[in-house]
Amino acid sequence: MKLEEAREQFIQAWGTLGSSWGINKAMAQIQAILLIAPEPLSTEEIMEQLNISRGNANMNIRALIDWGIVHKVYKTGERKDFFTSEKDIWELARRVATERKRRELDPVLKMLQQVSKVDDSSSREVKEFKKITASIEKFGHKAASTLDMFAKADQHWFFGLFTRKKR
Amino acid sequence: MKLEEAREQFIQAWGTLGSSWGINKAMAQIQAILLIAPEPLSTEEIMEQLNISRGNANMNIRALIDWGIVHKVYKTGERKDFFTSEKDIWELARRVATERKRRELDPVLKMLQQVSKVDDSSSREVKEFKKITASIEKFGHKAASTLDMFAKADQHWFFGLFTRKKR
DNA sequence: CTAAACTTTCAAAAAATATTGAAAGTTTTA
DNA sequence: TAAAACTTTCAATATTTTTTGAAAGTTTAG
Repeated sequence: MKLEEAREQFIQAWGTLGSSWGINKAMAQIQAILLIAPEPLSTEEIMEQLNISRGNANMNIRALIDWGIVHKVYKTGERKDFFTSEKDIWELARRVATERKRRELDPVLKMLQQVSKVDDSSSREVKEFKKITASIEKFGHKAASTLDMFAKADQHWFFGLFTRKKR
Repeated sequence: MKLEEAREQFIQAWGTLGSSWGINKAMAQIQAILLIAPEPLSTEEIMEQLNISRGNANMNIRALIDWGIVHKVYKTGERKDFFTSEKDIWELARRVATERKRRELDPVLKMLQQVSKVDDSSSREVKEFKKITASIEKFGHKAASTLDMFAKADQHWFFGLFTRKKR
């Protein structure tokens, strides 16, 4: 297989994966090309490689920087900005997990906390509502601490947990 | 807080959470109302509670059934179909995790396997490509077995792993 | 069998999301 | 300081995704 073909497959698949996880396809694809680029790329190079406009490139690069997984690099003698991706996959996963927890899980936990104050009543509706939301809240907190653990953990320790014997 | 208000908050938040994870908002909201419903609901009841059309309700209910997290229930003496959600949150999470692994992670692992056959070369481009894709593949396999473990594990054992001391 | 009750499908419309490109803004060089 | 080099913004446009509703399909009761 030629590099060009492999690159294309990788970029496409990464974009599709991103899409199904609610991430803009262009954003995922920019990250893909930065991942496999041996050198930081300029906005022009990104635009050209993905056939996207300057505005699109700019906005999505910024979003990636906000996620903390792409960094601006200054090259001496060059005026334009260059960009590089975090290349350590473990670190990448940690950043994404931490960020998504903060943006998506935490607000839900806050909401569950809120709704637990629903007026007590003997109605089946209220009982069921409380029961379910409480169980989700409990699960959510466990998931949150697992993510916190993941964010701080050493890779080998973390994955090792699952391949060792019970007890 | 009144039940109506709490319900509304819960349904909205569940829909938003779904959206940010690439799941149709209506689909997530249908699941939300089924979760907190003490009894199975009919298509009519779902349409009314969420203000959505019959076609929309029908398609998204089917999608939820395909995910294995909503079930059709037959009520004796009733001609129409009723639906109920899996109420055990741990089981729900397992189903979703298993399904998403199958739909999203597995294809990426397959692609990575494919592109690892890229023609060898001493070019920096090929070297970097191989290095990164190999590291993603390695990580992906570890994530896959962790998910498989999660899918089979007992809840208390699984979460317990993270709260116990290292070593 | 047949008509009522109910479910499914899908083309068209609406809504949401992503993309463009050019103007405005900023920084650097000479 | 002027203008070239580069970046950012955002209204308009294009694309994708979701939703609708009515027609077609299916099942059940009588």
